[in-house]
Amino acid sequence: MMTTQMTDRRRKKARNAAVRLQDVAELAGVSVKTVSNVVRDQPNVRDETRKRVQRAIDELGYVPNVTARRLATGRTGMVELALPDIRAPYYAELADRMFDEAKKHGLRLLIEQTRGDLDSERGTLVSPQQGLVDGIIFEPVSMSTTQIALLQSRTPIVMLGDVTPPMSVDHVGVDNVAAAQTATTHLVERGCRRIAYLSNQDPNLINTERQRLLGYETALRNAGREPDASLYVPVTVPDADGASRAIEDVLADGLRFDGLFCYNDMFAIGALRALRRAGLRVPDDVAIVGWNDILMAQYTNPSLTTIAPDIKGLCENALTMLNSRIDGYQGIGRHVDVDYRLVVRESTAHDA
Amino acid sequence: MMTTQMTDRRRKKARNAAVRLQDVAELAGVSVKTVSNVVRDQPNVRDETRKRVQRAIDELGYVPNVTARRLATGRTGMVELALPDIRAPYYAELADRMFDEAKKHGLRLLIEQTRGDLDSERGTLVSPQQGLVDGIIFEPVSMSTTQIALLQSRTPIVMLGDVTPPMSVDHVGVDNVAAAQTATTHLVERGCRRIAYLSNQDPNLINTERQRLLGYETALRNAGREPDASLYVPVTVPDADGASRAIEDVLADGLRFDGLFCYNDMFAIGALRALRRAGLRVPDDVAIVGWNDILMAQYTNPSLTTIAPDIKGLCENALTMLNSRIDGYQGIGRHVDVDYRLVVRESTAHDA
DNA sequence: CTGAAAGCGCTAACAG
DNA sequence: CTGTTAGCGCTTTCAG
Repeated sequence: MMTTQMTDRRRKKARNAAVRLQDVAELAGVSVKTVSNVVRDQPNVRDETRKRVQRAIDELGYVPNVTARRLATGRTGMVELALPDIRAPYYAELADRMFDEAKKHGLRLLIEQTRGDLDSERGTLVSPQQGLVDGIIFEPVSMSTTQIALLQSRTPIVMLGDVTPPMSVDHVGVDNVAAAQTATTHLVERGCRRIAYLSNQDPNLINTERQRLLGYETALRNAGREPDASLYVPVTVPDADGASRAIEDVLADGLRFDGLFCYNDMFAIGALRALRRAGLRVPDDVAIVGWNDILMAQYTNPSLTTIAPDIKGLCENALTMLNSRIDGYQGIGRHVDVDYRLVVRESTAHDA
Repeated sequence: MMTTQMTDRRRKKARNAAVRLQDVAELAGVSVKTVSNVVRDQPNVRDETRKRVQRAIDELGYVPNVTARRLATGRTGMVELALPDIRAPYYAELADRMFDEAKKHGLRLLIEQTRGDLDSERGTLVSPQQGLVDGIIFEPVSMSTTQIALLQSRTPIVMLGDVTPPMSVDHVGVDNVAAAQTATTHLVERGCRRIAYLSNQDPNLINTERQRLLGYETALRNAGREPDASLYVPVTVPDADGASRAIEDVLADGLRFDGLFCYNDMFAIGALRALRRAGLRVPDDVAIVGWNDILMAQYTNPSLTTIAPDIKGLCENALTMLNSRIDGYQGIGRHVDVDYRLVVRESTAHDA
């Protein structure tokens, strides 16, 4: 009998087949249940038994089969982070933090790129392959919270960034109005007279966008100035290149400004290039403020003054909220604003 | 009888429980097997039956349970991309391409950050949680191919970048020697007299490193110059900041050079900052060549001349090779070199 | 404290 | 062309 078992295990090893809970149980002379208890560090196992089982585990090199465990528990232990484009430094840095945070929560993170268009954003939410992940952390670009709330699926969701009314879905972000105000005020105080705002095409579609615009305008009004619509510079393709072109275009059209508040650092980097090509100096001719404080913001020439959201806090909160939903919390949507600060660098330095 | 089934389904819906293959089978009045066949688009189903089943599927909103399928087939449909740090633009861009390529192969990509240290690189390979992924694409930084070959686990692996002898494991990369030679020769032809090489600390540890150094030296020799060890500038912490500091240090020590070949674009970006702070102009005082052609290389000031590897080709080859291993291919290690080209930008422009 | 047995939802022979 | 049945490897009552 014993011989037969040994042979079985040998054959397995030869075939390179995985060692199962049962193989360990047989070697240790206990039931599967006991081995399972040992593996999962559950109580109710005599110390001596535990040791014996552990030896068997080591000898056989047993590793639990995640898939089987999932089928039995109904949990995948994976959460999805849906973001537009991992190549955008901010998202890469966000993902990096989220990886760490997920690990702390005993979860594995799956990145899904939405490309920022409506259809694939919807697709991500509508069919999160049945049971592939336990929950989703979602950074929307094109979808409004309202739309998202409508197609609430079985899978728990936490939203990043946005903060608009239908509060049925959890989300965590920064106070966009306040931060945009801080950024703009910084330009005002630095002495900029004409402050342009470089941002996405249609502020009515995206809520985040609308809020930052509001902050920008509020700051101007507080300084006793009336916002000037001609100073609103829309970017068609939301990357550095699109921003660069947008600035080139308005400069060619004769627009003049000495301060520029950018929707994000990549826009700022694009603007930097366009201004340089136009022979304008930063910060002497135009002072610039970005948003996100991506790593690269320290390496641009000149380095970039920017709004730095507390990404770590963002991730911690998102994962904590998501976890509670996964654990069955059914309450109404919760909303958290994390800190931010203004990091001042060369792009808004005072004239030497 | 029929009534009981309906009730069951209703109850399920109420409990928000998932619809199973069997539920569909009952509604359609066929066996599970047939439904399974329809779901997986297998032949051997009469057209009429297929339609009936499809209706049932739609009505119930059935979605296959990936986990159960996995357990039954032994395939997860996921592959892991293990890289040092997703925040490094090159890796983010690589991941982006790999996501697309994986999708084409019907696979889902899981990112794993190794942080580039030996222990966690080993950890990634040694215990790829039993059955989490079908295969691994691995971009090593600290581990040598030899070490990797030794701990070959049950999970198929394809290596990225490196190209060293123990050819038992598949890998795909670029011809580092040739590309480094191209880069260096470009600096020589531009008229640089003293060309420094900014690279990782210990070229003996990392093979890629060694090869690029070889290419650099070969180019110099071909130009009739003897490589000068003092022009080898080692970077301790492998990021832009580390590179920046390394350049600052050697400049402070009085090292002078008019050409700089960098291990990667982030090093080049760090160097750019250090040179700027030292009051040296690029390319007038120092011409620079980077490696990878990250998106940002177009936005630095000045923009960066760099070696652009064919990342798409890299991803395609890696996934194809991995897939064949997953499908059971047992042959010896295969090696593919993908194309590269030199992209010339401002950092090596000729003096105006 | 430990064991036996019944699933989790799907696939894969093997019959028919 | 379709149905039956036995797993995949683990967790989990429920007994003992």
